[in-house]
Amino acid sequence: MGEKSDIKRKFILDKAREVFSEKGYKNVTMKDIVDACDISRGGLYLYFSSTDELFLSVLSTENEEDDEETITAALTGTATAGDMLALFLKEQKKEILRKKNGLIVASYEYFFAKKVSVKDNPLKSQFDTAVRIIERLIENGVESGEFYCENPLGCARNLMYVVEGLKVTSKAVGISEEAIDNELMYVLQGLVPEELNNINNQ
Amino acid sequence: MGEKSDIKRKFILDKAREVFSEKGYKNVTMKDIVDACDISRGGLYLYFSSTDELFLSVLSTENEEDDEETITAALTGTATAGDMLALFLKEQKKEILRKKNGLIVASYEYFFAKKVSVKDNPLKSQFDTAVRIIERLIENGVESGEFYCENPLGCARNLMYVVEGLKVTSKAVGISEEAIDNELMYVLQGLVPEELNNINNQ
Amino acid sequence: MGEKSDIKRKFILDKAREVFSEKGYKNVTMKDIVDACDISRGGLYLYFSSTDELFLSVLSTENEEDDEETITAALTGTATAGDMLALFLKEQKKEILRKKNGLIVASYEYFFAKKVSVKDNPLKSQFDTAVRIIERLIENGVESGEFYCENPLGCARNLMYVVEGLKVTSKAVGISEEAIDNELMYVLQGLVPEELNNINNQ
Amino acid sequence: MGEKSDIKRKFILDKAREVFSEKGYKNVTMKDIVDACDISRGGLYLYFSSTDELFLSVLSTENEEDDEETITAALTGTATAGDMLALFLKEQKKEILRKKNGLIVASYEYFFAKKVSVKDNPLKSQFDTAVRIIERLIENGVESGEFYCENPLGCARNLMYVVEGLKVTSKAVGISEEAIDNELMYVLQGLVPEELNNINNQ
DNA sequence: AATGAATGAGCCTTCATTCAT
DNA sequence: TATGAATGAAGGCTCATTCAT
Repeated sequence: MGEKSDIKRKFILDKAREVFSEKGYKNVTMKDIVDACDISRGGLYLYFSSTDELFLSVLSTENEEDDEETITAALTGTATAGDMLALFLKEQKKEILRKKNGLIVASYEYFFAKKVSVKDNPLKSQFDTAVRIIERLIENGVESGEFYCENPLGCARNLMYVVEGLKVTSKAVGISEEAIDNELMYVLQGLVPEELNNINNQ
Repeated sequence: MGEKSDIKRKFILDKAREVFSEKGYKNVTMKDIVDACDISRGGLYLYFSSTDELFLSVLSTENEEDDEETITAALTGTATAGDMLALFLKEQKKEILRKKNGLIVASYEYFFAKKVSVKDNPLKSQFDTAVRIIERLIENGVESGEFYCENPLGCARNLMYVVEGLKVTSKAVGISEEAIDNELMYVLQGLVPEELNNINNQ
Repeated sequence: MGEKSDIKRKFILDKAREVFSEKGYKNVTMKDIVDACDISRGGLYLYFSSTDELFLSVLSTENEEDDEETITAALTGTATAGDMLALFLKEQKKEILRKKNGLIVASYEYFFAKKVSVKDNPLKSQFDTAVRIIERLIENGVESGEFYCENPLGCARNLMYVVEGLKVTSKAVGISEEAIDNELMYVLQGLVPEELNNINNQ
Repeated sequence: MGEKSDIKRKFILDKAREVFSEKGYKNVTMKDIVDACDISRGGLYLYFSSTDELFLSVLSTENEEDDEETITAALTGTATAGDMLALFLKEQKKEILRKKNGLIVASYEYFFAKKVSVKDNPLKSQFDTAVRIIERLIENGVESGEFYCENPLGCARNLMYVVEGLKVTSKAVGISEEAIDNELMYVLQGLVPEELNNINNQ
């Protein structure tokens, strides 16, 4: 497979991500992908031999682009820790509210079913990465006097579990934008009691 | 359906709950249920007209027994708010660690896929019920001086989102008992900074 | 599966035998069987889970009925060895000429492809049984003065290899009735030079 | 097609023969051929327009080389009829025992399924050719006093049916070298009772 | 009430053949 | 000539649900 195939491969991955975003993991069939890509049944198998392989490929291309990029970019700026945390939470909120689920639902469905070794589990590494970033953010904020926090790691973890809880809850039962704001603000207030962060404006 | 049918209905629900607990939702076939119950395929349909209905029925009988029972029992006792909250968290921890997934995985699998109106979503009502209980608990604790909390509802919600986050994370990527303890303690400490609750002993 | 299922099982086996007879082994699909039986795809799988299993089942029911029965019946009669051998060859001729192949073609196709241990190979055991019967027949004929043969076993084997050769050749390239007669007579003449057996009348 | 194409055509036929020899007919896919030839899928179709044509071409080139070559060479030599017949049988034995099936299995698989007109059937012409050669051989032998045979054509046919029977039996159920020797010797003894031909040494 | 055989829609997968380059 | 990506028909298999008994 040469250059041309690479383009098509990417094309399929893109379409597949859309499909997985819309329908989760278990409900996606090869036919769904095939229809979305408008290619033949057999054609798809030239690139991916199962939904499994396809999904994992989607997941791994996903990582390279999204979170890290945005966030790390922000971290290297000159913004204050508070601004950055607010930015991070705004991103999370955006993902939580996104109509097309992103891959949250599909990922959970997938990793509920397959038992993947912890170190190969992208959900896990994404989570851990996020925790580390937030931890550093909080530490910076504490140093600069913006935040008050005795246990930055614990606090970062707590924040991420809340975000995770919000994500899955919102996907499974729906959640209003207001409720998300309330929740995220609650968490922020724990860090900076005297200041009400505004994360309303999407 | 007479009395006898009711017994059988309950029997099926019990067996089905076991199956869903073990295998999630999508991986369960009617054969699994039928085998577990040792009844005929057709027989099952006399009591439940579809997989969906069966699963939803399992979910709603769930409520009646587990949480409410335990917790409400505790609430009517003479225990302190702190004790009760600790008890609640202990129960949650037990469920998080439970080898058989409980219905968490199956529930999320189900509600990820089906778009159920919010008010009919048992996950939602379970969540809300739990929030209300905890809110009351915290209010009680604040009144009695055990807790310090300016926003009991927010705090209760926060706690529940953390618990939800822990639940799904643990099912999807695995989580150590220690990590759960750390997290739950962190939350408790937010309420009662001077007192370290012991929720270690299962 | 009770009594009723047994009937259906037999019914399927019968239809399947017809199909295998007509189309050989490799060209038979589950759909062919399903169509021949006028049952549903899934229905067939209740009884047989692959063409393989189905074919072997057909083969084993086959044995119980056909050759042995006819031949052994003849052997217990009062006919002379010559008559009996002629009868046997007439049967073989009938099978060679049969429009619907019987299972010869399917069997060879099957056992060409699958390497079955010699002792489990029904082709082998059928062949050996036939050799034994003919050997005895020849011995009887020699005793009674009808035949002349120094090596009955070798002669029996020779006869069977010729028959086998005729069978497959006829199925693969077609063969005229006359050619079969010529060939079988040639073999007989080796045993009874002075007498021309008549195996023409089908 | 120029000279170069002819070379490539032969090359493909050679490789294809190997593949068909190893795997029979039905189990061979275009990919197998294409891989063996290390050419492109499309490239193959420049030379052969279908699997069928390819296979039939393999079969017909077969003839040109193998048997005829060896045998005709022998026939033009100064060897005795007995030597030549022994040589022929030795060749047959070699083919029967060959690990790679030769094209026997593939041929039968093919002609069992496709109904080819008798005169276009290469199996048929191969068979007939062999019969004619052997017939002449026997006649020569009879003339020279080596053989005794009243019906050379019948005898030749008989021999070929035995050989055919041995071939298919050996491919379908396996057969020992000893058994082949026994059988072939039995046939020879019919021609030359007083002389034991040695066809043991491969 | 209860059974379990039967249905058929739907998913997965392979492969001979074509065709744009 | 040569390539190999693409097609789509065809076969395999499973499972929720129905229905005659």
